[in-house]
Parts: sequence; C-alpha cells; structure tokens
Amino acid sequence: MAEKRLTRVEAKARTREQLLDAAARVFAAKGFAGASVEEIAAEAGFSIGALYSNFAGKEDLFLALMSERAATRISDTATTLADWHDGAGQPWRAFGQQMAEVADKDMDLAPLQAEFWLYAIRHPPVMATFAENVRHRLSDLEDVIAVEVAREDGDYPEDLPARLAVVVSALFTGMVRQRRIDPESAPPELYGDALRWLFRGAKNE
Amino acid sequence: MAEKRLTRVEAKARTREQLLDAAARVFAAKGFAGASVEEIAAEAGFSIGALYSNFAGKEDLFLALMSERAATRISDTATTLADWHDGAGQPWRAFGQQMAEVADKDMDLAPLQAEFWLYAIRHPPVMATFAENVRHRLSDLEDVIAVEVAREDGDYPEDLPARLAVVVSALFTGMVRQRRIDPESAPPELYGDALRWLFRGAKNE
DNA sequence: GTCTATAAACAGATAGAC
DNA sequence: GTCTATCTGTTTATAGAC
Repeated sequence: MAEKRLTRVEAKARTREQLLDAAARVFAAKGFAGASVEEIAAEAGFSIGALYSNFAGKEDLFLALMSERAATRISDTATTLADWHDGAGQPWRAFGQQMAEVADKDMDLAPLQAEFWLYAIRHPPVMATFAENVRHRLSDLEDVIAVEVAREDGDYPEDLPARLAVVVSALFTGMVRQRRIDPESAPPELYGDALRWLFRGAKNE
Repeated sequence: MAEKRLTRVEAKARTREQLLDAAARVFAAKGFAGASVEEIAAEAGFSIGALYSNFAGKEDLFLALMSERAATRISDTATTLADWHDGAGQPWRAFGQQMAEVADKDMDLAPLQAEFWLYAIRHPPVMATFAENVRHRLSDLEDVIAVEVAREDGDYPEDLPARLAVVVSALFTGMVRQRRIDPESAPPELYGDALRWLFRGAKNE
C-alpha cells in the first residue's frame, strides 16, 4: 500500500484518530478511571504532549470517543440489521447469529459501552447526549422491526415496533453480557430463538 | 431501639459490615478505580486504619463486597420470584412490575454489578467465581420458570426452562440498563409485556 | 505539532501511638 | 481495634525545547 504524503492538518487528524483508537483499547481494558493518559499515548505511539495537543485532557478524550465512536459502531449495526431479513428460511436464526458474531469479533465494545453507561450515570449532563445516541439506534432498529412485523401481521398497535425495539435491544445487551460471563449458557442460537419467541408471542395479541 | 453492648468480636464485625455498606455506596458512585479507600472509610465513619485492620486493601474489600453482597441480593430476588405467581390474573404484569420496582428502589445495584462485571472481565480468575454466582441465580430462576412452563404446557424440551432463564435474566439486565438511560422508553409494564411475549412465543413450538 | 522534563496533587499502604 | 502521621509511587497537566 502506497504511503501518502500528508499535509499538516491531515497529519494532525491522523494523530487524533490514532489516539482515539488507542483510547478505545485502553479504556476498554482498564476503564475510565483506571486508564492513564500516559498509557493511551504510548499505545498510540505518541507522547503525552501529543495527546494534550489534540485533546483538552483525559475527560475530553473519553467524551470524544463516546460521541464519535459509539455512533460509528451504531450505524454499522444498523447496516447489518438492514441486510439481514433477505434470507428466506430462518431470519431470526441468521440475525441472532450475526449479533453474536459481531459481539464476539470486537471484544472491546461491550466493556467500553459499559464504561460509557457508568460515566453517563455519574455525570447527568452527559447522560442527555448518551440517551440521544441510544434513541437514534433504537429508531433504526424500530424501522427494521416495523417492516418485519407488518409482513406477517397486518393489524398491530402502532407503538408495538418501538416497544419491541427497546426489548430486542435490551435482550441483545444482556445476552452479550451473559456470554462474557458464561459462553456456554448464551450460545449464538439462543439469540435467534429468543427473537423468534418474542416476535411469535407479540403477534396478534 | 435499645443499644446493645458489644463484645470485641461483635464490634469488629459491625465495623466490617459498616465498611462494606460504605464501600457499596462509594464503589457504585465512583467505580472501583475511581473510589479511594479514604472516602470509603470516611463514608463509614472510620479512618483509613480501621479499613486496613478489616481488609487487606482496596482490592480485598471490593472482592469481599462482590462475593458477600451480590449473593445476598440474589437470594432476595429469588424469594421475590417464588412469591410472584400466586396472583391469578396477570402474573407477568405483576412480575415485571416487581422487577422494575426492585431496580428503581436500589439505584446503586445496577452500577455496582456493572463494576463487578467489568472487574471480572479484567481479572479472569475472578470471573470463575462470578460466573458461579450467576449460575446459582439462574438456577433459582430456572426452577420458577419450569413450574410456570409445566403449568400451561405439558410437553416441552427439557432444556427450555434453562434457556428461558438465561433469556429472561438477560432481558431484565438490559431493561434496567435502558431504564437508567431513558426511563420513558422502559416503563414497568414493558417488563411484563416482554415476558408475556416470550413465554407465549416459546410455548408449543 | 510533538517531545522531554517537571510541577503539583493524590492515592494506596504502613508504622507507631493510644 | 482504631487513629494519626507519613512514606512511596503514580497521576494529570503544564512549560519550554525542537
């Protein structure tokens, strides 16, 4: 791959991104309070000075990570969702499998989001923007669910997709958590089975 | 209430309990790495010395809290579960309501358990005992679910209650999390509705 | 823009008094 | 058994060199 000559602003932007990558890894591994700016800078291959030249401090770096990267992951997930129900036979099974695979592939994501959640609980003003992020993700999920629900069941309460989106999201979060505690108790098929039960049970009630 | 004269060992045990209570509050509020032993001791009304006389250090205090208090909460929950399905009309609704109420009542519990989970992920040997705790809770839940499933449906796969227990537990954890982000999106009724969908959908499949 | 060196504050843990 | 005083290492953040 050809190395490109970078302008001054591009170089700085690249440093910033590398620091954010490193921060994601270190915050996931050590937590917000447990991570040190020195370790993050070193993980990125820079010194403390470079970090402070790009961010106001540890808190600013963490918050930048929360708003910039959490959002990215979320739209990835949304794309995955949109793809899924092409499969003819067992849509839930395939969907559940994908959910589990995504979680297994990026092992940093769940601890990092737990850190975000804890930080937001402890800093109420931050929770407002965090909640807005989550509402966006739930809205994407709701759209996908609305299509699926309408497909099999012409008549349903108008708020059912929104409510199902919350439940599916909560279920997914909890399953990922449980899979880290005891993988055998939360096999990939169980994700799909749970979804199938949920949608079957919500139908025509 | 009459003050009782305490023996030496009773006094020490009392100090220990007060330190554990304080630790639960401070660890929930600040996290493991963010909390200081000085603040925990002060919150309990003691000095640093008293803390070190009862625990080997911050880590030991945290682990004691994890094994002693997490277990207590769990058996409380199990008792709550056992009570629930006496109500004739809407068992799921009542159960969901109770789940939400318990979570709302003790606001420290969810952040503290998140701290335990993160700590266990970062200290694999600890995860083994944490997982054992969780398996116990799931086993209790499974027993309750098995009774309920058998009530309506004579013939079901033998592993269904165990699988449902994992799903219900994951759902509950995720809903509590979501309720802290955006309470309106996770009203108490939704807990019960989700359970009803789940059990309806798992029936006779 | 990034690096090195350093300042200033703080934390976990210990020692000895009571 | 608990408290006060202190030691030691680490942390965030800054200042000035390049």
